[in-house]
Amino acid sequence: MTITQILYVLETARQHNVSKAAENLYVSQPALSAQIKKLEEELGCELFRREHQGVSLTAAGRTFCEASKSVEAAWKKLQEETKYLQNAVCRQVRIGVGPRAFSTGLVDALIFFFNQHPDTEVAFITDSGENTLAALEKRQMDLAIDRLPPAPLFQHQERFSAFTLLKERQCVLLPLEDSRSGWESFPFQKLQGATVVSGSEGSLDDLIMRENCRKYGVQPGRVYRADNLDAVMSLIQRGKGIALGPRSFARRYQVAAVPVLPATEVDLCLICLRQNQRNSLVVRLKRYLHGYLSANPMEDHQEGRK
Amino acid sequence: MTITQILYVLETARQHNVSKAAENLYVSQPALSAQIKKLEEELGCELFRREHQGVSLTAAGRTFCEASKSVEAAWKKLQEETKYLQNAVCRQVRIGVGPRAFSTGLVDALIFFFNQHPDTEVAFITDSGENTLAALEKRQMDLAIDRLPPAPLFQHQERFSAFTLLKERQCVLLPLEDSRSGWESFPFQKLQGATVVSGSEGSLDDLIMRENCRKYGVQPGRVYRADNLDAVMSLIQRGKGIALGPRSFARRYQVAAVPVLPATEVDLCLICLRQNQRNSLVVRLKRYLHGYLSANPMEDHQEGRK
DNA sequence: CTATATTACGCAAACCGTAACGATG
DNA sequence: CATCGTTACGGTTTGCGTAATATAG
Repeated sequence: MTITQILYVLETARQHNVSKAAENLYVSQPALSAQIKKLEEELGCELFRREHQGVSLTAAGRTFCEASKSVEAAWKKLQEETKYLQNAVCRQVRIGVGPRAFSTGLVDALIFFFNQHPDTEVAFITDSGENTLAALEKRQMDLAIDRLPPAPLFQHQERFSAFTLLKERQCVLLPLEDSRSGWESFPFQKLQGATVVSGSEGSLDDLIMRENCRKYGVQPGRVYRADNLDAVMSLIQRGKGIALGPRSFARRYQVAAVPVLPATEVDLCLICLRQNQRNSLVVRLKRYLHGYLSANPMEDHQEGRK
Repeated sequence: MTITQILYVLETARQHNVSKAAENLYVSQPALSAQIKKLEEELGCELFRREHQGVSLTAAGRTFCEASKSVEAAWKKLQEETKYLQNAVCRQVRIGVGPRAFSTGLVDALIFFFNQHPDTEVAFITDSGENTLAALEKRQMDLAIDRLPPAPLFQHQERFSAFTLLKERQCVLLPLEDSRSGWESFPFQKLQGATVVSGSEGSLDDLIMRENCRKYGVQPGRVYRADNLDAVMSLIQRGKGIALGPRSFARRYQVAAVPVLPATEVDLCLICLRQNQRNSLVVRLKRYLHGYLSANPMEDHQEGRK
């Protein structure tokens, strides 16, 4: 018998419906069924009667629920009380949201989620400085929804927990009227000598651009830098240069996006300190977003999520 | 945060000593340390101050313990209440103890264990009929300490949980004055034409004897059968025949034991229905016996437990 | 055909035990 | 060196999600 099983059974009993309960508990429906079944086997009796429009408690089930309610209450009370002890992800959650969180619509999902958790204060942080991970380590934020740095730049990997929400093809972003915007794909070598717009020196954007150029032996022409994504996109719109970025930026900023070759993908992740990865709010949010993305797939992402 | 962690922390707090608490909780000391550490990381603060003659609660630790006591209480109450729901391993535990449980001294360990659990009624069942597993399935007993049938005879393996306590070399049991009692080992073929004593027809003992004879192409001479181990051993003592059995029978019944060749081992196991394997009493008993055997190794078994 | 629950399977994380290590009196 | 706690490592189990499978309205 575990706490999880108790909470699962009580929620299922309240809903009279396994699927509905699974949704509320942010687990898949078979996972919930499995836990119920396991507990029933341990107890040696059925807790629920399986009916065709849901489930209902048996006599033993009613007895069990009655007896376990006090555990649930004590458990929830403990969770409340230890919130004050915990150093992060408390009543107040600070969430770093990179530009991709907006362009992919994931902030909408966040809003949906927190509407269901009205007692949690939420602060979105869009300016995480150059480094989201550093901000997490410095406890300036509790969670982040952002791109994951590629492996060589991802130091101290073991200190973080990153859960991939979706993958985006890396694209070249161009003015809509640029003739190349009709291309099927954009070989990286064609950036040779091109005017490029990138983030400020040392930013993740910049590092990735440099890394790619080094890897493919490409030497861009002029490089314009800006510390602000709006400014970068604005330059592209005006035809002052081109940049690397996800397709989702194209929709948001009215530019064209052509997938680069060789094909590369960037993970958009829910990131937190490893020590917070089992925090109940984090787990719930993770599962919620996971379910949200299954229900609302985005064209660009489907292909990426195999 | 899990219930296990809460119970671990509370016990550690009561003992001011991780090793002592681990002993009481029937887990290894590093496992307990690991759970404490994990919880501390989740909470983001230390619960214990590590001192050199033990540990003591920090302020946060005291707060946590205070808050979690109600969960512990509710949990224990639920355990009590669901005992009445459970079909096995309740207040009254019925334990099948095969002859090996006596000859190896494991019943002594059982007695030690249940002396520490005075609120649990214990019934030992020595007569499990021919088939311990059937008795478990029929709910005639809750647990058994017995030899495990060899694989081909062990049907419905997935319905049972068997935890190996120790392994015993299979021996040939002879009268003390028999000249062969000085042999280093007893090749199975030498049983050709010998007078053999075995259990009643269809018993596990008998099946195993037959299986071995078939396997090695041996045809014993006369076969005496008895439905009772005392009777079997009595016949051996009087030189009326020889039998297969573990060395531990030799000490108990004043006969000689010579390991058979090819060497075979028999597992002495704690067996229960799979659905009861996570029952807290079963888990505790398992861990206790495991610890007991580590502390009190028996000559014959050491070699067997690699 | 939809809604509901179960079964089958693969994978990642958790948990435990052993053994080796570290620190202190 | 004896006691007490932590780190490192391997093996087993658990828990979850996906996909495929019943079963009734």
